[in-house]
Amino acid sequence: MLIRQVQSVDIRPTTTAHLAQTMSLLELSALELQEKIEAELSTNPALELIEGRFCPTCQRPLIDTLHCPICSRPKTLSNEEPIVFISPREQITSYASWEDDQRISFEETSVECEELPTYVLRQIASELEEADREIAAHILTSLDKDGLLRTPLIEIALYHHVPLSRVEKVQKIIQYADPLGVGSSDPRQALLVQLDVLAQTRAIPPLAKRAIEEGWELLLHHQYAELARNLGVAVTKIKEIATFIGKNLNPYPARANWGEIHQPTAPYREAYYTPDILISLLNGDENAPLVVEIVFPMSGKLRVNPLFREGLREAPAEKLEQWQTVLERATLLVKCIQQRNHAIVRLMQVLVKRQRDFILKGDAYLSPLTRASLAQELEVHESTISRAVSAKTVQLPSGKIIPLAKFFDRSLHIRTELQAIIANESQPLTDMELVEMLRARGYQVARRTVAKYRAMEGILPAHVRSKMRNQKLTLPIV
DNA sequence: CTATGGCACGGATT
DNA sequence: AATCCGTGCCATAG
Repeated sequence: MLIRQVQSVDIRPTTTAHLAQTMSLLELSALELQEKIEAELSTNPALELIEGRFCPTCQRPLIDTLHCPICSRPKTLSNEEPIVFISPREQITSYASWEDDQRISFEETSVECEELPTYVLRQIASELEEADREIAAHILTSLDKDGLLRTPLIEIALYHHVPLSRVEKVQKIIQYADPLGVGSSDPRQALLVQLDVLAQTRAIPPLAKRAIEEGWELLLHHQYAELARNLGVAVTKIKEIATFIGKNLNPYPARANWGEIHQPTAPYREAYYTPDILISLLNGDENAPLVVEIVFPMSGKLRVNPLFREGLREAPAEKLEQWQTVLERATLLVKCIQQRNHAIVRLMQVLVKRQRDFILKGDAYLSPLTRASLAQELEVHESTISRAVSAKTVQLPSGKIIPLAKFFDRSLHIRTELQAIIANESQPLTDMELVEMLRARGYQVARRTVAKYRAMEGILPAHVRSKMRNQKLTLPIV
């Protein structure tokens, strides 16, 4: 029988309400936490936000400590030992929620975003007739921050006294400029444009287009079974399509790209997402310890207002009970936030240490790790890890933003190996041959599994690949 | 006959 | 308890 150990630094487990709230805070992303705290601050008079401290040496905002963990790190710190700490930032303002597991927060940098219209206009200027420029300009300046056009086309047509078809024509030209899909009237249109362009350079799931066209609503709500029935295909097919879309397409053209498809870097793309956790290398040195900043969405320090506590003594009898509950609520929130932070710090400490190679060198070096094993090591419940990991994103030293859950991907390293093999194959290898290749490299998987991995990565079966190859060879001649 | 995809089962994971 | 994942078996397309 195991005795639940109370961590030395930790706050004693108290009421069930306390535990429940810590749990619910744990699964919030930085942005959701910000919303929560802001809501609480504006309704609860016992809470206050006081000015935070700054590190005397590097001016980094601090929470609770006197010196920042980077400046005060021990000289003897080994390279493997990461520096993990809470990093207050308050600039987070809005967020995107496309796929549930790809939730990200967005730091608004208006200067760079304003460049989008001119950036696009420059690209398409040559394709436009003189008279259409005004329309294009109208569309481009009406874009919202996602790069979508929320103004009805008809409105623009009326304004310029031109037929609707002409506005549509201009919109089409804009949509095919970089970033692909910009100026679409809704995310769905944007996806279709991207799909169309993508189809010219690589293989795409055959039903993807129909799925988006006919099953948009269902797709959004993850009702894959229903969609599968409507299209008359297997549910797994639909799921493949859904992951393909989530991975390769971007319903909000103006937002930075996910995944591997990187269009030429445009100036406005430098606008970046603020993830929940930032990982960087100390001084950019390959061999230095990793610096892990856990974003906390407030720059100051949140605490219970001491004046409120004092005022409670002179509270009128009829208000006393109400004020007390308000105070309790505030104390609870502060405590829970501390616990949340503490839990995430502990989690990242271990996680980053384990996956250092993955963080620095990429997908192929991800070592398979389960939430359960980590939970055991940290002596917390598995669900605690699950909650902490879900709905959070990490920015790697490379600048890529990935879901934290990717750290627990069981087959990623094999899939990247598979991609490498196929990329270097001299002739299309069958699944069975791929199994052999993988086994030679130390990965033992069944033939059927290779097929699944291929599908996951959007790689077509061998016989189709050979056809594609022939086409490519004959194309220039034709 | 061979290479793949579909379905379903069981064990692991969440 | 629900979901995900790797696999085996079988049907089917080429």
